[in-house]
Amino acid sequence: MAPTKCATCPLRSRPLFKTNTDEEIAFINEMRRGTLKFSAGAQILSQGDDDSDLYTLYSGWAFRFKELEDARRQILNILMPGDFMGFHVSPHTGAPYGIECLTEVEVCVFPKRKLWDLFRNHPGLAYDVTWLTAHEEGIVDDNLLSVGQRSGMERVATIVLAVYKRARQLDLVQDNALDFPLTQQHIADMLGMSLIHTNRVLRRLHRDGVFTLARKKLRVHDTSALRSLAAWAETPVPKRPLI
Amino acid sequence: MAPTKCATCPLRSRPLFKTNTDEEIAFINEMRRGTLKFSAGAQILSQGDDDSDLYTLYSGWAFRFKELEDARRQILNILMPGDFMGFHVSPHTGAPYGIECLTEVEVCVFPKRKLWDLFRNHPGLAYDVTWLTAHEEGIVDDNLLSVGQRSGMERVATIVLAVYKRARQLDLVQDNALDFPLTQQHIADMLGMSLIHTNRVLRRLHRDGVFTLARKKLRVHDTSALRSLAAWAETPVPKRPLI
DNA sequence: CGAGGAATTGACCGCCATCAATCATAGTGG
DNA sequence: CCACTATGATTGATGGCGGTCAATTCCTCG
Repeated sequence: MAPTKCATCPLRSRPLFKTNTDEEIAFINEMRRGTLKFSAGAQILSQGDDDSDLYTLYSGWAFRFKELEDARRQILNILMPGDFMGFHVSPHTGAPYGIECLTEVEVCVFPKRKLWDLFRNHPGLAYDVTWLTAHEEGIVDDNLLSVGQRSGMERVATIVLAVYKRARQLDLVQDNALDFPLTQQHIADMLGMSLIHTNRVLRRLHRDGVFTLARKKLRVHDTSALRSLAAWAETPVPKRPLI
Repeated sequence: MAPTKCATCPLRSRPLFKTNTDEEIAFINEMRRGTLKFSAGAQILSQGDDDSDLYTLYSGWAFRFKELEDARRQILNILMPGDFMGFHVSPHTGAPYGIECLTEVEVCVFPKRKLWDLFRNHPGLAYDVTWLTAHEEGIVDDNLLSVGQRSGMERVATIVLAVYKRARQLDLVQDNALDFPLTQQHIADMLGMSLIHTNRVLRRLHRDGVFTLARKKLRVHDTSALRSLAAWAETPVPKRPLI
C-alpha cells in the first residue's frame, strides 16, 4: 500500500532516487489525487485513449507497447517502480501506445490539468518531468539498437542484463534472484523475435549456466558472461528523479 | 543563412510550428548564442561526449545513432529543421548517442547553463522542451515498432512515407519530389536490414511504380500504395513548438 | 579521365519464422 | 482427490526471408 504522504514514500528513500526539496515534495503530495490499483493484465492506458491522467508507478511491473492492425505487438519498454506515465497522451491525437500491467500494479495519480501549475511554480519538478521523459527515450533507444543490430542471443542477454541491473537498483534482487513476471511471449514481443526462437535462445543460455528463468523467477549466475554476450554499450544511469 | 533575430525566423512562420508569445521569442533570441555550420558527414555530437550545448536544427538533415563496439550502427531517428538536440547529454554519463550530418547543416546554439533560466522564468518554453523530447521519443517508438515487427518491404514503405510527410510539412516537397540525402546504407542502418536486402526492396518498389529514389531525389508516385504496404498505424502530429 | 563511393545483381546459405505436437504447471469444479 | 481446462514452455521438422560474399556497373567529383 502506498503511504498517504509523499514525504514518507519508501521509494524515495532508495539510493536510486535523487532528493527533492521539502517544498517540492509538499507540492507533489498536494497534486497527487490518490492511488489506483490494477490487476495483472489490466491496461492502464489503451492505444488511442484521448484522455488520461499522469501516473507514477508505485509498485508492480507494466509495459508500454504499440500494435499494428493485424495484432503484431511491439513492447517498447518495461515500467518499474518510479517510472512516470502519461505525458505523451494528447486529447487531440490520443495515446500513441498502450500500457499493460504484468503484475498487480499500484500507481499514484496526478491530474493532468495541474501540470501547468507544476511547470509554472516548480521549475525543478518541471525539469524532473523532462528528465524522466528523456530517460525513457534513452531506454527505447537502447531497445531499438538491440532489435535493429543484435543477434537473438545478444538481444536476450542484453535485456536480461538490463532488467537485472534495474531490479537491483530497486532492491528487488536477493541472492541474485528476482521475481520476473514476463512470459516468453513478452520477451519475444519486446525483442522482435518469434516465441519459439526466443525459447530456444533462453534454453541455450540456461544450459550454459548463464542464468535460469523458471516459474517467474530469474536467477543470474554469470553477469560477466551476460555482459560479453550482449556486445554491451553501457548506458549508465545516475540518480533519477521521482515525481 | 539563419536570420539574426528569432522573431523573423522563417521556420517559425511555417504552419507546422505553433506560436509563442513575444516575450518567449525575445528570451529565445537572447539565449541563442549564435549559429554553427557543419558540413555533410560532420558529427554535431559524438557518442560519449561529456559536454555539449543545446541545438536547434535550422537547416539541413542529420541523424541520431548508436554504435556497438564492432561498428554495427543503429540510426535512431532522422533530424530535420526544427528538431531540438542535446538535452540527453549529461556531464557525468556522456552522450549516449551521436549525431551526424547528412547535408550541410546550420544549427542555432543555446548554452546549456541557461537552461535553468528557461525552466525558471519561462514555464511555457520549459513545457515546449518537454514536448519536443516526448515527441522525439514517439518517433523512436515508431521506428522500434517497424524494426521489431514489420517485414522489410513494410519497413521501407513506412519510413519513406514518414519522411515524405515530414518533408511536406516543412515545405520541402515540390511535385511530389524532395531532396533525399540518405544513402541506401543509411536506410539499412535505420531499418536494421543489410544494405543488399535494402537495395532489393527499394528496387522492387521502384519497379512497381510506388516511388523512385535516384540521385538523392525521392519522388513519391503512389502514397496510398505506400500506406497500405506500411501496415500503417498513423501517429498524427499537431503543431509543434520551436525553440 | 581516373578514382572512389554508391548502387545493383547473382549465388549461396543460415538464422530465425512457421507449423505442429507434446509436456508442464496451476487453477477449477465435480 | 482427481479429471478437466487453460496458459505457458519445450522440442522437432521444414522453409523462407534476409544475411553474407563477390563481382560488376553507375555516379560524382576532383
